[in-house]
Amino acid sequence: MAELVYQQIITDLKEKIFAGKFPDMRLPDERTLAEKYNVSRSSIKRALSRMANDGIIFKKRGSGTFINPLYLKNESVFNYEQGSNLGVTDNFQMDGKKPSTKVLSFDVVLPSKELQRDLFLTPEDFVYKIIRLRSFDETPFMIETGYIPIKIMPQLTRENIENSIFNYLQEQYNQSVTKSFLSIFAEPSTKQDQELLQLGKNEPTGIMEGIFFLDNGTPFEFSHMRLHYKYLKFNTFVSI
Amino acid sequence: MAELVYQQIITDLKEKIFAGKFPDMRLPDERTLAEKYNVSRSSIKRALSRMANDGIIFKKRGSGTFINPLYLKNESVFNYEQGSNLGVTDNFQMDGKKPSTKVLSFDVVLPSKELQRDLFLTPEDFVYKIIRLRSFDETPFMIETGYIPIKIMPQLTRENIENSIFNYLQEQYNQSVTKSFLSIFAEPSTKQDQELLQLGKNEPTGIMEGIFFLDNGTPFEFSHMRLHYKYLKFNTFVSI
DNA sequence: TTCATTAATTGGTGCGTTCCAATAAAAAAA
DNA sequence: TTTTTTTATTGGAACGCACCAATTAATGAA
Repeated sequence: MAELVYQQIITDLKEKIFAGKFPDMRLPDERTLAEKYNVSRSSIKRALSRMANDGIIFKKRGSGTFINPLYLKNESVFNYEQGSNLGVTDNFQMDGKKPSTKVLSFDVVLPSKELQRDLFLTPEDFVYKIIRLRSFDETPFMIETGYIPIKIMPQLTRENIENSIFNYLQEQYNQSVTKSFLSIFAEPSTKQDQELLQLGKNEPTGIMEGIFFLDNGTPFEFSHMRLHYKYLKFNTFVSI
Repeated sequence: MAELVYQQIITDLKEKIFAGKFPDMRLPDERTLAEKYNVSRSSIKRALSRMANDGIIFKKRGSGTFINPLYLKNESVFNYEQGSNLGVTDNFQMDGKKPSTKVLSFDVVLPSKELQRDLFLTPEDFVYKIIRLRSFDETPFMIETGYIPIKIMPQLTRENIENSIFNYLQEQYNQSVTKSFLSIFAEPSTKQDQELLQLGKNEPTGIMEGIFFLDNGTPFEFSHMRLHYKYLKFNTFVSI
């Protein structure tokens, strides 16, 4: 595999952290680590930076590098945070329950002003409008409305969108979606929400909407996702 | 001020991006930038990495560095994302409306099992339990329940918590809170929510809860925040 | 003992170099 | 023309060095 050096170090440090090899909740200093691993301090710094970014450790100049106690006790949450949040159904694995998708509608329309802005379109650029209902084992949990410029995927068919669009994008165009700008909020459920998501009248709808980007920065899709409130729990590590 | 080199470059590039100096939505390559700014490629890389992390640009190896079109059209959202999300009232500036805080209760209690885990306490470590109602110009928008170990702030008084605890922490102990692990979700509003936040029966409560850390990684506070749903909009840039 | 000063520790910044891997453009072959 | 191969471009990884800045520990003065 020829693993990257800093990646190896991250993996090894994570293991050691979990094995309790640092009982004082503190990592050796960077220079010592460089010696121990027989790598340059730069590589250590890169590894530690990534880990700090993921919230696994805290670095404090002049003082040292410390382990986030939460990471020790709560690995699952961190794993969730790292690998997920994007694509939702594609990444969700709900206790082995089978995800399924039902296409509610599939049209080609002209973009609204807002959509033109978000996806960088001219008023004449047609977009697919795709509404899908997603379920786990017959339990619907999300209504997803997606808008994709047809110029990006001219050949999209109804069959394609019954599975993962991201997978189709990967296979057909060898491109992937790795970034998105999301807003998370909630609203009272509408009648349609209540019917499709099996919600009570005073139960809310969780909303996650935003723009998904291709690797080169091209806005690929605007997505508006209405979730059963019990299925929307967004975990994030915030630094300021 | 003796600004940092990479920080200067970030500032300058941002300006140029907004001034439309890169009409092809593409930055010069790293080596050229290094020449232009008369700095090393390493410094350019550092600057670009930060910007990519903030979602301002996209880097693609072999291809180049591209401007996030959303950043151009929507700076406000990005600024919100960068400087906020933490501390809420401390950073919120709601159209010049004055924020205020009302202390609903202030007790010292023993921590629950869950709290012991989250804040790394023994069953005998007492914690402050602080419930506050926060408003903008007489309009309440958040009920905040916070738990802080007394061993971290032995001298906390009711007066202190009527303003910002984070400010008090800064002034008294010269420590700051720059990281947090948060969960965002929603629930139907309780009777108490409806009363305090002036919510209708079928209007939901937005919930933001999690742990705030000191710079050295010490868990400082567990906070459970119940917001009027219209005030909870969490923007985030996600990479996988 | 207490407080101020000094020294050692530790992560941050910046420069420079070498090589690699993914992509895109150009050239060659079919 | 179309496809394949080669070449150039571009960001990524890794190494190493020198110095800076915040913190902590050790030392000395009051």
